[in-house]
Amino acid sequence: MSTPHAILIALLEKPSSGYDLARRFDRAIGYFWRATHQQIYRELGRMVEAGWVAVMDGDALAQASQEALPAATRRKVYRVLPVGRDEVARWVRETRLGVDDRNAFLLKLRADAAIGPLGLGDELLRLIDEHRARLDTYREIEQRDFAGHALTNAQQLQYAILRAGLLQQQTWLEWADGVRPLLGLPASERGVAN
Amino acid sequence: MSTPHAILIALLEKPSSGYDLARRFDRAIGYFWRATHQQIYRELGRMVEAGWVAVMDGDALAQASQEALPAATRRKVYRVLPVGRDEVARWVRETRLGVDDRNAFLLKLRADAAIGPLGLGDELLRLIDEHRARLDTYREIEQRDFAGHALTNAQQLQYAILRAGLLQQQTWLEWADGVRPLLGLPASERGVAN
DNA sequence: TCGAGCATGTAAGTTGTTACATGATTTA
DNA sequence: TAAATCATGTAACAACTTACATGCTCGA
Repeated sequence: MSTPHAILIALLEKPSSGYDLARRFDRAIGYFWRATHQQIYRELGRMVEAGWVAVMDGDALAQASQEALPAATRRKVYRVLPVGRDEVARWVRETRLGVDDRNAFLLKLRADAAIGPLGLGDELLRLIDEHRARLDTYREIEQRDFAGHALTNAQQLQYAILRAGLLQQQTWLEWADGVRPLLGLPASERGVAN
Repeated sequence: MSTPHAILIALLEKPSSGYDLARRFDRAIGYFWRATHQQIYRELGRMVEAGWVAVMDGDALAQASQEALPAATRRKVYRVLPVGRDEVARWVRETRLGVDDRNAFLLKLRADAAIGPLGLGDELLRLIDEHRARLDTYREIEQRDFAGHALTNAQQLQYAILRAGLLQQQTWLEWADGVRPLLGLPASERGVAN
């Protein structure tokens, strides 16, 4: 639905190649919006046609930067044109978001309630590990980027985005702790505090 | 991805017509899994072909129940066959879930940080209302279905599903409260406690 | 020189969305 | 009898997923 806009926003923050974008969507951006390289290349193609972004290939890049680059490669760097920037502003203004939260694990719990027990304990433990790992990552980013100095307005917004992730993981882990006994697992050592 | 299984689970809980399912997905089930009537009818058709569910039309229903029904209508009631039940169990066992959380509002915040301000205050207020309304709904369900009496194992699982929703809404509202000043909104009266 | 990672794409199939379409039943 | 709601579908398109496919570059 909003994948092209997710890509535009990523490019506004920093012009990138399709490959770079794919990696960025595997990291920071991917924490709240996922996109595969196939989606990315397809959308980049469409957005070039639509005139939202422009592409600079290896030769153009070599010309643009004074220094001679290490031979023109196939690498294409995309940047957002004014029309694309306007499109982002339009999308932000005009799209009415709803409360949207698909959760397949809750679906599984519901199946367990209906025809269980189905042995969901292992998966709960695996998900706890994953959420804990992500929480740790968020905390590292917090320390690295937002600790101990004054923040600009844009940085405060970025911090708010990170806090959304932090809170979400913490809340999920607390909740999961209460689910453990319902799936036949022992209670965790000293609460979730970790 | 898991829409057919969401439908199977709903049918396991209670055999229903396509229309009934659509309404159930607009209410309780829809709080963590959405499906439109078009998806539902398509999947029901596929699952009948696959032998996962069976359909009883008006005539068959009239025969099955002793009492004479108010004339055979077009209404078709679907129920899960043993094969479908096995398929649910298989899906629960074999599907490895990940941490999945697309959040278009965070995307918008990121756009605001990059090229803002884009006037996101109104949308934040609207979302706060929506989340608050949903929180109220959850609390009503909690009082109605889970208050003041012992719960069976299945009920405890259903309560855990509800608690996931409750916590999610509360956490989101707390977070949103901290975002208000960043979007030029006044702080809320006495915190989020409501 | 070989393997890992860089870099860009196509193809096919499944899901999800939006719009269109029809007719029956119930209630005011 | 008209409107609202019940009830079931089709069609077209857009988005997403999975698998396939190719070739370059850089460091060990």
